[in-house]
Amino acid sequence: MDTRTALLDAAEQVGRARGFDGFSYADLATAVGIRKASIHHHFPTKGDLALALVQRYRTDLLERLAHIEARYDRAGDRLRAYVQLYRDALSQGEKTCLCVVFGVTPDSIPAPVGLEIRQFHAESLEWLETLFALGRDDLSIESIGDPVREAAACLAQMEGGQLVARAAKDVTLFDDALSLLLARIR
Amino acid sequence: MDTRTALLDAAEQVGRARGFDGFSYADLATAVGIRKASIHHHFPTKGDLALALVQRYRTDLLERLAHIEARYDRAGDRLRAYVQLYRDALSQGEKTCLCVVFGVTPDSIPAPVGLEIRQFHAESLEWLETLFALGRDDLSIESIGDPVREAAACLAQMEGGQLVARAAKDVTLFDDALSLLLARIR
DNA sequence: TCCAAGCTACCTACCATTAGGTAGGGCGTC
DNA sequence: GACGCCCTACCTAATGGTAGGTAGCTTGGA
Repeated sequence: MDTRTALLDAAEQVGRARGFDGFSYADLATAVGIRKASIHHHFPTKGDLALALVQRYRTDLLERLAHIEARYDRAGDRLRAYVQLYRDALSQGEKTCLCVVFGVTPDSIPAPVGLEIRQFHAESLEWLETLFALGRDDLSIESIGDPVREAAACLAQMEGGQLVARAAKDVTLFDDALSLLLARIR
Repeated sequence: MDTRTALLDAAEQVGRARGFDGFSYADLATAVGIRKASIHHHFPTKGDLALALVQRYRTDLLERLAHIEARYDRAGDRLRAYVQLYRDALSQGEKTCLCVVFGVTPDSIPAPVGLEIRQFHAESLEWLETLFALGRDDLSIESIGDPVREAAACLAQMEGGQLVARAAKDVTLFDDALSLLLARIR
């Protein structure tokens, strides 16, 4: 098994649970089974690791979004799948989206990582815009306003829903926050 | 000037900007102008400090909510004031609500602090529920669904809007996320 | 075909710095 | 004289990171 990948996996788990300042190379070392110093061979600094982490996360999301588009034609179905993506990421309230937990404290993370997170948000917004534009045409989502604002509201609701659910470690709070949006699907 | 209050003020500033793991007693010492060890006289542990911080934050919010209720009779006006509260808290994208930044990483904060944050969310939801219930009666907000779900969606939108805006250090992202909600006010 | 050079992946040992926290003393004010 | 408030001096553990070395490939050339 690829050590580099194992390190990224471990970092993603603990990073999404405790934030950038919440895990150390020592944590990853014990998780993966190599010595602390050896991690520097794969990722010279913690910033390098975080950057690789967010980049992988972003690429992975784009793939999932493409997969949703390929599988569902109607905007309503795509929205439902998108919400489910965020719900699954919560894993029973034990983690949040990596870009949520890293995004709250942009002053605590290296600048390139922050850039990558903004990119993540921009891409998400773009994808949601086209989704709502489609929904207005195929009538699969009720009473759609301006797609740009609709996308911004949707993303905020998604990340905010994760936040409240994570604080309480209770997924049903996420469901509550998203139920009205999902109810608009025809 | 009260040193204890000065410490709480300093901790709130840096805590809201960098999270619980993002500031140290050394930071507060230089900010307030006393020695690091002296802080322990006021707050024996960092957990004690964080608890006092969130408690003060929560009490302060309750006062502000009461103030809004006293000042505005219509639900729409109250909602506008509530959104403005969160917008102001962003301070040009340099900080977020304390309970947002502490709430994302419940595993990194002492348990009593987490409890306090859940309380904060519960009170916010309760207040919003009565707001939306009122809005359904006085018709000052358009097309209101179930007040409980409406409140959950609103809180998520608020905190998520802060999050996205904070990550990009750009308040207009908050405005985008909230514009559709505000547009429903009659 | 052999062998040296170089690379990958890991190790031990160590570094300076910082973390939160403690012990005990000084000093001014009720 | 007790107490509130702050100090110096110190502690242990942990932080991210470095130095230097080693075992085991792989590669290139005579």
